[in-house]
Amino acid sequence: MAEPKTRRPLADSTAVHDQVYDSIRQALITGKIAPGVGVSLRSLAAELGVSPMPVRDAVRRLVAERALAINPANKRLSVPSLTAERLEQLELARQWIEPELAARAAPRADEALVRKLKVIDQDLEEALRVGDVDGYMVANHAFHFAIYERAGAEVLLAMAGGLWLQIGPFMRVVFGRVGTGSLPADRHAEAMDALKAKDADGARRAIAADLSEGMDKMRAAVGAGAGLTAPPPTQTVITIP
Amino acid sequence: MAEPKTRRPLADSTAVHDQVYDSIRQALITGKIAPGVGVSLRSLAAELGVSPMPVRDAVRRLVAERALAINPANKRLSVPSLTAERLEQLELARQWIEPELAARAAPRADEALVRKLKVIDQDLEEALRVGDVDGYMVANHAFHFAIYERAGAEVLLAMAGGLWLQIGPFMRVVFGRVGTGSLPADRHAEAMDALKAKDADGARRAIAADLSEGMDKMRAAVGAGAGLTAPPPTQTVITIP
DNA sequence: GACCTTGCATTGTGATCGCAATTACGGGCT
DNA sequence: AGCCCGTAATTGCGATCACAATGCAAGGTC
Repeated sequence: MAEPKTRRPLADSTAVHDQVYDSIRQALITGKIAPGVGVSLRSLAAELGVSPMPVRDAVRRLVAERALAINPANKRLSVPSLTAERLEQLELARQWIEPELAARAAPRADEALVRKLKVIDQDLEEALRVGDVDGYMVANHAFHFAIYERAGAEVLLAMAGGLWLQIGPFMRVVFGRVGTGSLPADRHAEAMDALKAKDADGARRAIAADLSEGMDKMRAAVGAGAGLTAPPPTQTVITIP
Repeated sequence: MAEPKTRRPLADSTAVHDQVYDSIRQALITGKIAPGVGVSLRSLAAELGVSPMPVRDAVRRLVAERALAINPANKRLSVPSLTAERLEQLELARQWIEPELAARAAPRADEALVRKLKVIDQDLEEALRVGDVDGYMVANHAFHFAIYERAGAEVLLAMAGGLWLQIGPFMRVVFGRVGTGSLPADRHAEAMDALKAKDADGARRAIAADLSEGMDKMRAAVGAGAGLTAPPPTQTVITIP
């Protein structure tokens, strides 16, 4: 691991710690790392073929974003466990911020955005049909944030990103359990219509309804006692592609 | 710098990068580092008498919390400039999350909390009287978060903390310009009364009003054209006590 | 005098090493 | 067999070094 022969020019290209960040972030959002399990810097580094240093950087970011937790006594880090309290607060925050972003995006929406959303939504429905959980979650994320980015609200956008990062493991639990087929994408169509008409209030309502439906399912799954509080084992190796 | 003779036992005591984080965080909140100016890892490290490594860790956290910005081209980091857009979004987020936290804290408030708040509020008024800007801002922060912590809402509390961190530089501009005497603490008394009565809605209104007044002043100061967009010089050394 | 070029200092990034502490595991004792 | 303790491995943290790239400034050219 970590072959020093080919020195990466870095500079303009993405830094290594950013790639590591994206890898772990993807693994978290798609649920490749189960909540409650412990991870180690060196194991992640070996997994990704880099030195522990950029992994430390990436982990710092993720801890600051509450996507990873660090045991204050052990100083060992793990994926935050899924609790009903966390879910409730994350839901509340999402229900406030994401409709707001959609409403702000509406007057700035153009045809290119709607076209882009339509393509994403087709991918989403395709993933739904074949039962591709990862594909569905990636497409869903892309759909929402294609809208949110259009709001031009940097601060709110960053907050929404942090929320999704924290709620990712919940999503995986839900869709890995209930299956993806039960979540219709009707609200996405509503949202696209509202955006096309530059109807801010309509976009707000559509996103709010979309979130409600998704969160209802999550709450049901969590309430039904999904594998939430896994005992924190150590010495666990996770494969990140 | 960095004398390796006395090896810090660290372990249970706070790690160095945490102390560095707190130092920079304090410097940002109290406005010791002006917005727009550039900072460097090595200068900060020399200032604090540590190696650049823990500074990197602390800076990563702060960048993730949007308290520091990093130029994507330069990769040089600086304090985010104060723009009206940022202020507007931060105000919106604060107006939503902080009254919510206050409302959640109300039913869980006890006499010890009210006593603690009273002490903090006395310090606050003392700072106001003598014109101690730093003391005022520290006390104000302590007052609000003594309440918010009582809400028992970890996720929302962390979001509020991030918001304050981002809005700190704005506060400094306001109070360094307008002076501290013009902001009465009446709303704090209202909030304490509501908490004593476990009146959730009263606490929500009191905090909302308190925020409104403070943000009004900030918006006025920013609109009046405070030194917002400072040109980003390099090679700047900041003294952090 | 203005503009370009060259040189040096500084910066962020990553790798490697050392250290203290915790954890895991195995052998020995009761 | 069950428990306990000692040893080895693993972990996070911090320092130092190396390197590519950028920044600034002095010196040279037209």
